[in-house]
Amino acid sequence: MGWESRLTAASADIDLIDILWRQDIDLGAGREVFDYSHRQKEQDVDKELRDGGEQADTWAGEGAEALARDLLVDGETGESFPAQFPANVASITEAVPSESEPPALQNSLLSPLLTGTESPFDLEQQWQDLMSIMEMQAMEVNTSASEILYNAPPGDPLSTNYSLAPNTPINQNVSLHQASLGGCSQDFSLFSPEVENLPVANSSTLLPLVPSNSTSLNSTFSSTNLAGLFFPPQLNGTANDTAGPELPDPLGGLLDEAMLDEISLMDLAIEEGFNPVQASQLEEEFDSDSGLSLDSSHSPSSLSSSEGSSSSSSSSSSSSASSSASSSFSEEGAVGYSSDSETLDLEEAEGAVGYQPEYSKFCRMSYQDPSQLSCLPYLEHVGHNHTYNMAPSALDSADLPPPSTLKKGSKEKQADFLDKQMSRDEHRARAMKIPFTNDKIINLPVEEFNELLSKYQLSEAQLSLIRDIRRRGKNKMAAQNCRKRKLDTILNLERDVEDLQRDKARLLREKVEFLRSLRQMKQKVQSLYQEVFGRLRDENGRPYSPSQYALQYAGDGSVLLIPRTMADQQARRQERKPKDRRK
DNA sequence: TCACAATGTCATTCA
DNA sequence: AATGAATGACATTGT
Repeated sequence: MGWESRLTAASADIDLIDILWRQDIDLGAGREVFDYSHRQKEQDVDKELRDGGEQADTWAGEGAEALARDLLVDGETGESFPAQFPANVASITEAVPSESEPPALQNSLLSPLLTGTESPFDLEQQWQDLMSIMEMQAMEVNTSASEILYNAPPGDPLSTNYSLAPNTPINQNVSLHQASLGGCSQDFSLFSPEVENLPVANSSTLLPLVPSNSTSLNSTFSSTNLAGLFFPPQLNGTANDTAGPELPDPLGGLLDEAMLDEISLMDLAIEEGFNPVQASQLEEEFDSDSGLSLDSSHSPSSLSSSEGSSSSSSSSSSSSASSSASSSFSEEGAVGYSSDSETLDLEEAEGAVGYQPEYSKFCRMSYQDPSQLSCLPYLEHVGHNHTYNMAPSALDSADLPPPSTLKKGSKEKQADFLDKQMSRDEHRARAMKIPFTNDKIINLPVEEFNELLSKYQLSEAQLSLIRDIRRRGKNKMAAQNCRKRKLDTILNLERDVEDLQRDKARLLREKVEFLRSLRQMKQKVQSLYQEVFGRLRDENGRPYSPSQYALQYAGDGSVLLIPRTMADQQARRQERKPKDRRK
């Protein structure tokens, strides 16, 4: 699927690309000529198409029907294209007569696809579409050649009437100025809107277009590799011999190697499905201005964890916070720490916090059930106590009388271990003989907490400690949540960066595809130019020298044949304009 | 012993 | 005003 689908989504201009590609097929240039790697797969199919087209050989022959078929169905995508070529093909073609059958050749002038007399194609429409696309490029590519070619002023209504004065024969519009050549190898001075502003005095020098007697369009294009045709070579004087020196592609600057490399890398990243972060890192080798550097150790795993965290309301460490107790405390009776159903309440209370990302990967504050903990030797080395996070079952087991089967040594060890598990506040509470768990102190709602305090006769020191424990305990959970939030924010930002990099890669790819299409369009314009120019004849029936004359396109849709020198002047003028505008 | 990460604590702000 | 959440800064702890 790839690029083709994107192209079709783009615009009617892109449809035109395929329409013109059809012409390429008929012209003997397979689409793969422009396709590079993307289209090589379709070579065979294209070949078949092309072969079929060449068998037909004469455009006018199986013309209309085969043409309609080709036009309506894209051989590559199966897409259908509207055969929407307005009928007013007339004007320019009338000025380009043919030796054999003048009426038919009017249509055949521009393209084999235009042959059939019943062909609905509108030559002018094609020119118009071509020009509008190329004007887009002209905004980017500022080469003299392209500027000459596209010097329709910005905002020039390319979409407006480009018809070559339907009621006016082209030989009224195509003006042949006195030949006074300047070297103009790169001049592609077709279609300058300024031509229409030429002094009327020049009209005296206009030469009438005379029907050609010589050209064979088939021989001109049948086997030409259009890739080499871009930008008009000097036409060699005869319409039959249109092959000229290849000229530099002004698009080259847009498709420089770095960009293509970057794009291909991103293609790798996205289409081959390898780690987008790796892709982004690769890309950063090109994109040093991004200032972003993602750690490859993140994502996708870290990503998934963050995503899960944002929605889950599960077992955050703080939710499992409960008073830790050791068997040694249970002996203290009232001071004893009991794990009770309150831990459940705590979990609910924690749930109200509304922020329980699964963050254990990053914050190891969530202790497992001590029964499991005993099975995890490495956890036994955890000396410091984060008792708020201890699971209730840990407390249960701690409160239970030690099994009689346990030896005293191991009992002491366990007590020692659990003692170490206590937080400082728990030690303080124990020292101050606080008669309820830190868990309750911290997590009870204010009312219940006050109730609880009122149940006991507590000294001022005890009350103060209890308040501190509550404050610190709450703050501890808040800090944990805060850190979790921070981590989540970071992860989300990383994901956003990846998304944006994906988008960037996609846009770059699309850009390349459009540029490719644009290049094809230019090649086709060049072909059309040569075709038209090669068919022009002066009053003596001789072809015009491409070194002395050039076609220019006027804003009103007319096509003028003017001397090269004039075209050069206008080209220079057009070159200056955009630069001035930039200042 | 040092660096570092994880966690706890304090002070403060804000709702 | 009381309460608690949020958070920056610093302290403590463990590796």
